[in-house]
Order: sequence, then structure tokens, then C-alpha cells
Amino acid sequence: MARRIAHLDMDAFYASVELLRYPELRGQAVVIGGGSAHQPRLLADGSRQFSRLRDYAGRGVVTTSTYEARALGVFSAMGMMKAAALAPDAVLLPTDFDSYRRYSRLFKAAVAGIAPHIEDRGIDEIYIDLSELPDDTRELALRIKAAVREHTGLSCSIGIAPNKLLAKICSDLEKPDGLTVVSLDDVPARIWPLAVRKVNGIGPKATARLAELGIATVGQVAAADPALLREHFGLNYATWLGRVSRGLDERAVVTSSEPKSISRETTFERDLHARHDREALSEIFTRLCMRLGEDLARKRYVGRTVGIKLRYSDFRTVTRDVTLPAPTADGAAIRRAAGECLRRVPLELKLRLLGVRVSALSGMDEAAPAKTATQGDLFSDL
DNA sequence: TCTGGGGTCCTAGGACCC
DNA sequence: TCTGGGGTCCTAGGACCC
Repeated sequence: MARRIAHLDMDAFYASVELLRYPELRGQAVVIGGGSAHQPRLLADGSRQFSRLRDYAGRGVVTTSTYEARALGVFSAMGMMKAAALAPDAVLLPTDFDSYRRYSRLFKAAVAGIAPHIEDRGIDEIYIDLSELPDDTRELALRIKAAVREHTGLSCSIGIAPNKLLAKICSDLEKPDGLTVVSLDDVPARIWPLAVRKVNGIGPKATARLAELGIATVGQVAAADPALLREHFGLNYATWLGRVSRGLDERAVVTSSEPKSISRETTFERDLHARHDREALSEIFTRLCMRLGEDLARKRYVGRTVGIKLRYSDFRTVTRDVTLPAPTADGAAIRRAAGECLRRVPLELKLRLLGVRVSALSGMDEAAPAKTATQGDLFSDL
């Protein structure tokens, strides 16, 4: 039985939520990002005064931009200072994750009312397994889009295909407000002309290495000599490349999962030196650990492995971690373990980022798992 | 114009065990 | 007495995603 998988992606999600709140910005280049500064000011006449991108100074990146800002070359993950050079007059808004999370819950609930078999893929996208539903594919998709709009006022784009790989690719083909249905038979005509970068799992590095082999499109991957791919990418990745280039993907829609790690990190306003800025660094470090402890407790997890992440001024990243005898969610215990890790790392260069992570998680309320039945235990009954 | 914060998965070597 | 063959856990780094 062929599957029917939808991928739903909210259109310019954060920016669109902001436009609900500030409808006067509709049609303008708007950029979201750069922390919580630059709140709009309410003027005496009741109108609002917005910051402009040119007012920004700092190390933030663009989180989202409206389609008008994208037309000026401003995209997600671009440094804000670079964006300001491209579009100095664009409106700048701070990120408001609480609002985005609220709208995220709203749109997911709206979809669940129609098709409950949902895999969460972050704040603004989901996979939906429609295989068990009797309805016509397009009618179903239109109903889902209408429900999302009704419950949020926002538009989304939906791709429907026999698997997650193709559904994800085609939800992007007719954005915004798109609806794209593809079958395996459509792969040569609709997927092969696309740039390899459109495939979820082919990132900047793989794209560059494929380009060196003269491979730019998905169709060229499909036509490539498997031995050549194996030579350059290793057996596993090359095999995967071969399959995805033919539109093949068997991954299931996973409706529930447990987190593997929880972390906190921060990039400093200016680079800090371990000795010269010891005081400031130590305070930031402790605060990260305490907040991480609060996060763990709030989510009811404890973790056995504590790790740190450092980014040097030259952008190199190092990590260290340590596994404790017993799991913890205590900020002070995390701070002690993270402090041990910090001592194993070179600190000559200045730092731009510090992060703390807890992994090997288990539920706080579960009975501590009987880690190992020792031989003594096994034989004690004999 | 220098690059956020929160995640997942994969690889690979060494320790350690049977 | 030049050397097997698994298995799991731990650690570090890197690619990738939203």
C-alpha cells in the first residue's frame, strides 16, 4: 500500500506572526532577529515607530524576513550587519518566541483536528501521514490549509508525496500558500532539475563537494557513477545519495519522541579572555548552568553526561564532556562538572561563545533504571 | 558584512569486557 | 608468546536542520 505523506511548512512564520500584530507593516521589507532590543515605540498619536535595520549594531543573525526583504537579498541566518548593508531601510523587529510558540500550538492543533498522525519538526513545520484517511488528496490538503488559516490567520505551504523526502522538497516548490502533489513518476520531470541543495540532508559542504565533481542537480546525482560517489562520500552517504536522487525514502512519520540532550549557550557581545575577563566569564558560565538546571527540572529530566562547548574568536569550536556516576538536574552539580570540562580545554585564544549541555537523559520521575545487574545479583538466588 | 541558539545523527578511536 | 572477534560505553568532532 503506497503511503501518502504531507509536509506542511508555515510561510515566513515569525515574520507573518509579527504582521498579524503590526498589520501596517504588510507589504514592507521586515526583518526579525537580533535579540530583544528594538521594540517598537508607541507614539502619542497612537501610531508605532519601528526601528530600521540601519539602527542595529551587534552579532545577531536574521531569524526570518518577509518576502519583500528576501527580494532585497536578506535571508535567514545572514548576519544582521550584512543584512543592514543590503537593506538599511527595512523594518527591524525583535524575536518574540513566546508568540511564535503560541501560534505553533494553534496551527498544529488545527491540523490535528483533521489529520492526527503528525510528526513535529520544530516550531513551523510538521509531517502528516495521510495514508489512513479516505479523503481525496487535494481536498484534504485544502481543508488543512483552510483550518490553519482559520485558527491562526496565517498561510502555509503543503507538499504531498509517497514519502517524507519528496513531501519536504515539494512543500517548498510553490511557496507561499502552495500546494504541490508529486508521485514517484513525477521525479524525473519535477525533482531531477532541482539543485542538490533542495534535498533535506545535503548541506553546504556536500553541495560544494558535489559541485567539484560537476554535479549540481538531483538528476546529475542519479546519473552519477555509484563508484565515484562511494569514493568521495563513503559507502553510507553515497548509498543514501543514490536513493534520494531517485526519490526513494522509507522513513516513518514519528509521532512522539524523547529529547536526547538539553543545552544552553550564548555568544558574547565582545570576545572574552579566560584570564583578563575571568570575572565576567565565570558569571556567564554559572548563569548558563543554573538556567540549564531549571530547564531540566521544568521538563522533568535528569542527565548523566555534562558537556561544554567553546567557540574561539577564530570561530573554531571545541567540546568536552564528562559522564557522572548518577544523573542530575542540579545547576550547581552541572556547574562543577562543566568546570572540570573547562579545565581540559586550551584557553589562550579569546572566546566568543560558551555553552553547556546535558545528555544521556532520563525522566526525573522514572525509577532510576537498574543500570547493571551485577554478577553477584544474578547468582545471589542460586 | 564576519557568522544565533537549540537540537539530531554519524563517524571514529580507545577502553573494557567476554 | 606477532596478536581473534565480537559487543558496549565514552569522548570529540562535524554535518546538518529549524
